[in-house]
Amino acid sequence: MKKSEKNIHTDTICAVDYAFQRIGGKHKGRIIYHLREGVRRYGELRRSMTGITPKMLTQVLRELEEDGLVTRHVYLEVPPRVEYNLTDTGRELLPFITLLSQWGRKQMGMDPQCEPVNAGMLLEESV
Amino acid sequence: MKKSEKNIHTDTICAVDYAFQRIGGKHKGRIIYHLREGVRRYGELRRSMTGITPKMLTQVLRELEEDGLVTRHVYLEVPPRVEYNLTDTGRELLPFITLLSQWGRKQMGMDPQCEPVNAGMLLEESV
DNA sequence: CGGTATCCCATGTGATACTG
DNA sequence: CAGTATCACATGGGATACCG
Repeated sequence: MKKSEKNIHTDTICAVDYAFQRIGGKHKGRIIYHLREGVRRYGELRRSMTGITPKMLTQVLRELEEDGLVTRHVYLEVPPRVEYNLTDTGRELLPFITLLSQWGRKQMGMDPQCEPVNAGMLLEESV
Repeated sequence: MKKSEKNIHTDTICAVDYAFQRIGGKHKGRIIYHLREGVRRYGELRRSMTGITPKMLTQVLRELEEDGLVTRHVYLEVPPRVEYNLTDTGRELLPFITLLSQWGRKQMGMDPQCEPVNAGMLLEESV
């Protein structure tokens, strides 16, 4: 029950609270969402996500990796290639991210019906 | 496209990002969750939520109210009574909070089957 | 009972420039 | 290509005390 631990979510009691500690923060949800269809390279993520600096992108990806939600695969090639993907645990979050996304889209006055998972046109641009 | 606006989520493009701006933060999800069964008084919330100061509780409740997710009803009595509840929009978030809660409980090694909505024993204490 | 006021610190996030 | 390094700052959040 020591409170003075790091910020690692050990002694949390509430499941909602606990979950928010793992997917909270400004970018985590969005990154998970962008990995919904599978493997993405670092540069792909960077290009598809507006408003995030390389530093933050790297930092958050490392946090997600350390937290067991995302995998990082480095290919020893030139030029370097690094691929990110969701772990099974991370993937379990997709239904909920999808719900959230639909809610958000509805609130924004967009069409909530357009399914995030296989919809392309709108999503590639603005999500 | 002005970036220098307040922290009001006007110019967001990503629905996930947008949604996180409305339910992000350390306590918002938990508060919404605690209002899942309906009206709660300020003191009830305060007592049932560990690890949150009155200042933060008030502050977050006001944010949620301003944001149209929670209603605040003041009764002009002595002693004073203030009741909080979810708006329809706020209530639409419950399925997603529930999913999140189940995921969290599973991750914590607890029984994810215990349904948050009508389960009593475990929840009253530890959620 | 249901809050406010004040002060303060940690951390999260950003801008910019540079590298193996 | 896929990051790091460094600096700087805003804001989120906590402790404590007090109020109508």
